[in-house]
Amino acid sequence: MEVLNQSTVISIESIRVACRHCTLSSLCLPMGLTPEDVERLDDIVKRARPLHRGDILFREGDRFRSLYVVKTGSLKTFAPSSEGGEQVLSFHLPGEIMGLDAIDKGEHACSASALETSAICEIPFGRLEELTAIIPSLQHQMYRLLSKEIGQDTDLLLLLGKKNAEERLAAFLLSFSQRLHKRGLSATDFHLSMSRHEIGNYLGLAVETVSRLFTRFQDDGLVRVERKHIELLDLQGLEEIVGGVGAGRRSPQCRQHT
Amino acid sequence: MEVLNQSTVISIESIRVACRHCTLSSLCLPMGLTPEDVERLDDIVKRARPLHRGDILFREGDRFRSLYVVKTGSLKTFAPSSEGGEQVLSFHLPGEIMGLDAIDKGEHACSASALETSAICEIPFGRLEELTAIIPSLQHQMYRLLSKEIGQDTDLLLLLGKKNAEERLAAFLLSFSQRLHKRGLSATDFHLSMSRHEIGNYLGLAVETVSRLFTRFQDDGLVRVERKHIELLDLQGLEEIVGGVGAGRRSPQCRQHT
DNA sequence: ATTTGTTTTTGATCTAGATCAAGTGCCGCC
DNA sequence: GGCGGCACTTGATCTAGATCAAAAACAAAT
Repeated sequence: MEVLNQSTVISIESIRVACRHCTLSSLCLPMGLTPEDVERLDDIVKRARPLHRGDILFREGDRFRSLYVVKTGSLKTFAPSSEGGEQVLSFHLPGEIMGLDAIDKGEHACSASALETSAICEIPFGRLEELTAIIPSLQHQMYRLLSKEIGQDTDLLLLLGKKNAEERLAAFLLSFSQRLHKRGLSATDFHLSMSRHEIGNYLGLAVETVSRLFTRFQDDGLVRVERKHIELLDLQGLEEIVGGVGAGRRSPQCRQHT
Repeated sequence: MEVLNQSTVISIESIRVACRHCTLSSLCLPMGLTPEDVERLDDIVKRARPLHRGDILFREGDRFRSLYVVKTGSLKTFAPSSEGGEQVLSFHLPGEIMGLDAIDKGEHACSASALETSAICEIPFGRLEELTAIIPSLQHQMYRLLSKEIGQDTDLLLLLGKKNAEERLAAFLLSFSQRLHKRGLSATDFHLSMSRHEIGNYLGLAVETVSRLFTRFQDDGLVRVERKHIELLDLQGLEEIVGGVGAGRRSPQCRQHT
């Protein structure tokens, strides 16, 4: 079985635990709510939905009813691209919300599947909307969340539009590192729950390129890679790569349409 | 002077016109509101802000105060990428809202500049939030708008991650065509207010590639191009290109990391 | 332990599209 | 109305990264 990021044991207790005791509340919807309001939010949240690797949370085309928050584990969302291929759109870590893109059309525009054993909170959107109408700070929180999602997409857009393979992978690793760190986990030593193939797909690169880059980063002393276990040895070095400034390494190349 | 898409004359009258008389109301925030609610929305909207080509509506880093809706004309948003370059993030046509990505951080994450003479409606976000709390259908509309923006970003992500140059430009032209059509303009005969350079930047292609593709599309009888004036001659042909299926043309190529 | 299938790595080639280099045409401007 | 500059086009070359091919490392099942 898989070594989970958080805890291999998902007890009944931890599933029953309410929003106000959730270690993720500072990243999630309850952020900034009064204890009473958290209680109200808690009332509409459905818990206990353990998924296993490969399980589908929702499918493209499914009627949209709920938003989902990752409690433990991780998931990916993906949409079919032309010719049967699929594009990985995002990876979701604990505290992150899925399904926001479905509000508009009333049906899910992408599918979500678990990358490892994962626990999910389900939030019926209709109920949430009623709640946001009477809890201004929750409404504000929702707007922020939606807006944040747009910002993240923008970042990825910039990545795919303007950065080369090296910069993309470095950015990916750093982003992962930061997100884990916010969740109280190590920023420099972690487990990638997705395959090289999924990373490549997400970054718009071929599997082989991803693999070669991992090797190169390791040779350069930037990371230590052992299958899915990653250790970031030189955060600054990675940041320099992302910055586009080759800094320590080559430079007269890789400019793109200015 | 430029030939505008809508009207070269922006009279005082047209600026004073309220949301309820606006031809764009079906695309904009008032969608689905009662006349009374439209009135209330109208009260908080500031109008009369004619911009000219190159004028900046807001800058990256500016404190976020308002959302902006294009009334006439068009704008682009862009963010600086590493090494001084900039990435064009989106083009905005009448009825489209700008600034949604700034809600989260409280400051604009990108800049917006006018591609031609344009009129803008400004909607102070604080006031709007108050209003959405008491008008459920407006709240819902806001959620939908934010969600839609996420969906659009996703589409562009798919474009940049999975499609080749030909597919990208075809998708761009068709998307433009559809958006203009929704606004009551011709779907097959229009004026591109942005430069080849900006198109290339948006699509992640070099100017030269864009130019060559226009030429090729024209040679293939798909479009007629005369500087910024575009005529789509074969919508289906363009759709086939986007679909990834070369259909009428070549085929054993262009697969990417499945 | 052996088999079977999957994921990852490594090497060799190929190509779409970037980059470099010249025009060419358009438009505003004094 | 001729000059200067910028947007666009066209052609020639170069290269990052895809694709092809194959071996190596694992993992799950028998």
